Amino acid sequence: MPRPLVAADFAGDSHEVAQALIGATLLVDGVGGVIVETEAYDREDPASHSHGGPTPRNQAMFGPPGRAYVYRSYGIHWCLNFVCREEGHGAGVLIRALVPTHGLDVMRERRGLHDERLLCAGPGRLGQALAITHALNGHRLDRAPFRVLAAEGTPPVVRGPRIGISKAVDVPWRFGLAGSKFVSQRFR
DNA sequence: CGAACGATTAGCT
DNA sequence: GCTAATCGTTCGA
Repeated sequence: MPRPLVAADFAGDSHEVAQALIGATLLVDGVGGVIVETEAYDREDPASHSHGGPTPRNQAMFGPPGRAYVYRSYGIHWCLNFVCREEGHGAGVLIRALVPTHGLDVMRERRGLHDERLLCAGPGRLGQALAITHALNGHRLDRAPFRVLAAEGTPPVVRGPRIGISKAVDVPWRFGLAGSKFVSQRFR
């Protein structure tokens, strides 16, 4: 039986948590799948929303670990992060892709397409498939509607530079499940 | 108060 | 590969 993750599982550095989350299962209202791609962000990281200190938007990043930080991307997409490290620090892990395993029909309807590979391949697509919205910002990850289950075993993890940022472009803080075809982009 | 800019994606060339 | 879509956040004047 997979173990539900609790706040203590998110107390580490964001890059450690990001790596440990590969292979974990994420469900929102029973819909979701296996995490295959994450990115780590930190207060000391120019690419992070938390870099400049707390603001109205990023306040959840400075809250307790083990909660959600949801932000709107490009005025269009909702993206989901898991807050980590300790309260007040401003670290988080962006959930970038899943293998869809639960609620395929619901996700197909929300996304308006049939191709399983593109249901949750990218933070915006994942947000749409799981119906992530601002209403979940700051919400605990060990309570409904969230369910996060630890990876079983030690899945093979690959890493590389993060995607879509203009600062700290070379830091290898993007993590993926080796060989997965459900990531948003191939790892080099 | 104005303006630039995204932790993106879909659709077209 | 290139770009429009779309709007809240952030920062400078």
